[in-house]
Amino acid sequence: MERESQNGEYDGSVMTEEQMEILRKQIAIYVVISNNLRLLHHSLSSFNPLSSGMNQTGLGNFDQMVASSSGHRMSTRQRWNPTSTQLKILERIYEERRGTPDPRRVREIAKELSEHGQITEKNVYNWFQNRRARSKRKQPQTTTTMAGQADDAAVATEDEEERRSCEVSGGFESYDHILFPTPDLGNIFIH
Amino acid sequence: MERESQNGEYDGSVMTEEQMEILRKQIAIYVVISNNLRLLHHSLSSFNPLSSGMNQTGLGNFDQMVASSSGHRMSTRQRWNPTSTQLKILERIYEERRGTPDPRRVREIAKELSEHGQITEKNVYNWFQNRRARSKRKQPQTTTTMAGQADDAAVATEDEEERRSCEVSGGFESYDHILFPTPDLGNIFIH
DNA sequence: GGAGTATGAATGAAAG
DNA sequence: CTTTCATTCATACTCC
Repeated sequence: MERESQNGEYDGSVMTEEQMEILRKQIAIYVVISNNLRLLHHSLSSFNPLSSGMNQTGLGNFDQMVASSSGHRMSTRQRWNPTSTQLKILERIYEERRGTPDPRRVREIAKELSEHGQITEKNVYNWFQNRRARSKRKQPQTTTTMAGQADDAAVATEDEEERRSCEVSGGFESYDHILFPTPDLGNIFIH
Repeated sequence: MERESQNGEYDGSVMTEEQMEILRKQIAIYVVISNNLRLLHHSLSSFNPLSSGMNQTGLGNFDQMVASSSGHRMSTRQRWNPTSTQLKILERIYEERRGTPDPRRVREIAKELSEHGQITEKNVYNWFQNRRARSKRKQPQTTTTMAGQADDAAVATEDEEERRSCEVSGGFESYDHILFPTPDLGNIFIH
C-alpha cells in the first residue's frame, strides 16, 4: 500500500468509503489473526513446558501476556485446569450434544481425557455444568448501548448488536500474504 | 493453526527452538501490526466519524477499544472502568442490598448506569462479584500486610505433570468473548 | 520506567 | 440447573 497512513500523513485527503471498507476488512482480519496467534502461541507454550526455561524475554508484550501460562507462578495448582487438548475435546463433545452431560457419558469422557492429563469425572461434570450455564448467560449479552450524555465521562459509542458467526475466519486462507509478510511493516497494507 | 491435529495427537513432537524463535518473531510482528492498526484506526475515526455506523462488523470491536479514549483519561482504556458517578451508584446499591448481587436487577442497574458511561451487564455483574469477594477478604485478614499478592500457604500440590495450559482452545465458544466481546478486546492488543 | 497495588475479568468448584 | 464463591490472571494506575 502506498498510502502513508501510518505516519498520519494525509495531506488533507480523507479516505473514501471504499477505502474505509478495505481498511475495515483488514482490521477485521488482523483481529482474527492476532487472536489465532495468541491461541497458537499459548497452546505451544503448554505443549512445550520446557520452553519456559528459555527466553521469556525478547518479545516484550506478547510474551508477557502469554508468559503467565508458563511462568513459575503456577506452583500452587490446586484447581484442575484442562490442558489444551482436553479443552479441545471437551468443546467438540459439547458441540455434538449440547444437551445433558449424561452421567454415563461423563465417565467415558473422563476416561478418554485422562489420556491427555489428569482429570476426574467431577471435573468433567463441572465443566459441562459451567459450560452450559455460561453459554446461556451469554445470549442476553446485548451490549447496552451507551448514550453519551453524562455528567461524568460519557462515551458516545455506537454499538449495534451484530451477531454473525466467524464468517471472516472462513476466508482466512486467502490472506496468507498477510499472514506471513516480510517483517517490513511498511508493506502491511496490500495493493 | 493447523499444526495441531484434530485428535490432539501430539505425543513427543514439540517445536524446535528454531521454530519457536520463528514463531516468536512472527508474533512480534503482529504485535506491531496490530498496534499500528489500532493507532491508524484511531486516527481515521477522527477523520471519518461516520464510520461508526459500520464499524460493528461483527469482529472484534476496535471501536470499543478506541472509543475509550474519549472517556475520563486520555489513556486508551481496554478494560472497563467505572466512572466516578457509576461507582458511586454502584456503591450505593451495594450498601442497600449487601448480600444480593441482583441476578435480575443487574440489567436494570446496567441500564441506569449506561446513562453515565459505557457499561455492560457483565461489567455490573463482575463488579458485584468482586466487590463482595474482596470486602470479605479484607475483614478476616486485617492488617495482613501483603494482602492479595502473597499467596500464603503454598499448597504445593502434586507438581509432577505441570499443566500450564490456560484458556487455550480449539473450540469456538472459548474465544467468543474475544471475537464478539463485550466491550473489551484487551486480550489481543498489548501495549 | 519498573515495582507494587487496585481491580476488572475468567473460570473451576460448590452451594442452593 | 442456577447462582454464588474462591482463586487467579491481566491490566491500569501510582509512586518512587
